[in-house]
Amino acid sequence: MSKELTKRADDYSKWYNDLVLKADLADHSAVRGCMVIKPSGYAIWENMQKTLDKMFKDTGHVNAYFPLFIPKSLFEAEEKNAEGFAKECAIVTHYRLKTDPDNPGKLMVDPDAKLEEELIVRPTSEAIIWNTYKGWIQSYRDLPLLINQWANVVRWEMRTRLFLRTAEFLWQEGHTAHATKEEAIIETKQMLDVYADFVENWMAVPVVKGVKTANERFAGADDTYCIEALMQDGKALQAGTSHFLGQNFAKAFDVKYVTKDNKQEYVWATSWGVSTRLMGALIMSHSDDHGLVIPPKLAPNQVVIVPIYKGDDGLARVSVVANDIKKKLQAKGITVKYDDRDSQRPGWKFAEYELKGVPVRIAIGERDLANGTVELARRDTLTKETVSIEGIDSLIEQLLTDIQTNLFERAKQRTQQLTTKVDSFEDFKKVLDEKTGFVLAHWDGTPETEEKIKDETKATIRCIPLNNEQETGICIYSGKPSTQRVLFARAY
RNA sequence: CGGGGUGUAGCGUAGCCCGGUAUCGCGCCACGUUUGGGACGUGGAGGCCGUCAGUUCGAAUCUGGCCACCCCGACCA
Repeated sequence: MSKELTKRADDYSKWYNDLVLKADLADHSAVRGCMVIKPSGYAIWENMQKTLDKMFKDTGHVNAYFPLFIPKSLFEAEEKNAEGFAKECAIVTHYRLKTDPDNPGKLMVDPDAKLEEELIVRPTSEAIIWNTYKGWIQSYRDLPLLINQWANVVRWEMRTRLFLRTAEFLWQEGHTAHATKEEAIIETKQMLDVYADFVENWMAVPVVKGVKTANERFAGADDTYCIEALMQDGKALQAGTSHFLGQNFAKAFDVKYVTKDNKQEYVWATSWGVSTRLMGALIMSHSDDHGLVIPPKLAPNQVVIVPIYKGDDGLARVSVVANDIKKKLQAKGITVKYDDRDSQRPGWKFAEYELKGVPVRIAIGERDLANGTVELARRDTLTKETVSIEGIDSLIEQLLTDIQTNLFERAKQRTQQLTTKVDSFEDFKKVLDEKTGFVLAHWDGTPETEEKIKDETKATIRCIPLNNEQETGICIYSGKPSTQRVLFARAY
């Protein structure tokens, strides 16, 4: 198989696609817009899940599972939510097939098996969950209700891209219910912090935390908080969202609780989610023209050992040392693969593990056996050095930490370098076209202006950063007064 | 969903204008030599040419429908 990757500079989008396919992360499937996540890709997703799941549990949440199907009558209960997702829903209308009398061997939908009520394949689960919560919540003693589910959802997108936008995708969605508005807002922000912590400290992708404008808000939310990351090509990617849902769903599904002083009150809600889109963010943030670069904390294999030898005896001699190193590293909790396959040569393996993004590679040959050394190569910098076997476990433990830090710092510098303040619409357009990246500019706060800027430049307000610096200025588009800069970018 | 492009072995391709069942490279299998950055030799296997229909004695090649993918829009996590 040709492993030639398209260069980022030649065609970034083609590079991304090539990389996903060639690093064996995912593949297109027989279903339009739906991908097959292959073992190499799924292993990274599993590591993400494992880490996030622990973070959710550490903040008091528990997992549950709700149905894939939502009866249409429930789906439409919260009007804004229903309206927002209506255009991209898959709908089940029948429950049976039959053999087609006109086409032997073919099946047809049995017209007699039409459902009384259509079922919507969930694009998000607020409706079915809030309908369920109604039966679970009676008293303030039942609150807060802190539930997460790992699930698949379907959004019938016009145009799809592996991981970034697929018709079916995997995600987690947290759905919580609270007695007070304040508590729900604290929860919303807490989960945003959890996401930011995960994306920055595990994925090594720096993010801007902020709040969405009304235009960009989740359908059915009072406020949508988000984390926005900048990819290598200067386009923004929404990496996670946390919604304060107010009492919208409580009212739509009539979920009330009795307070201590025996009054009926609607509960306050949040929902929050991250999806397999994070895989896209991970890939686009760190990878290079040689292939994938996986941050050590999420790498299914943190270290690979490649033996270099002549003949069976040679392999046996190298293997003694390699297995010893493997054991020492495993004792430190490091995941190690010793690739002693005789079917591929060392050079082939080097290239292969670079393509697959393994953070650290150790090569051991005769020369090393004589000197008590190994060759150590790091994926992030593509540098190699010869080091003593003595104390290699501690050295690699430190190296993995260094790589993790380096990847984050590198991405952070890039993001800072690609963040520009502008004060005129001319500069705004110029920066978007020539420099790309985040653009901080004054905005008059109206949806109309936001919409016009989007129409003319394809840039959207990614968020109003949290703890945003307040400064007086004038809107770059309308010239009206403004109190702060907001974060614009062209986005995925 | 609109505009443009592509579809030939696992991957990348030649052939298509001027109809006669297919070229080359990589990969794959066997054996041997090799092994410190994608090895080499010899032999071999693998294709109803995206799919369905039409024209024709005969279709990868001509015509039409459909499907998938890529690029640009609209929509979106």
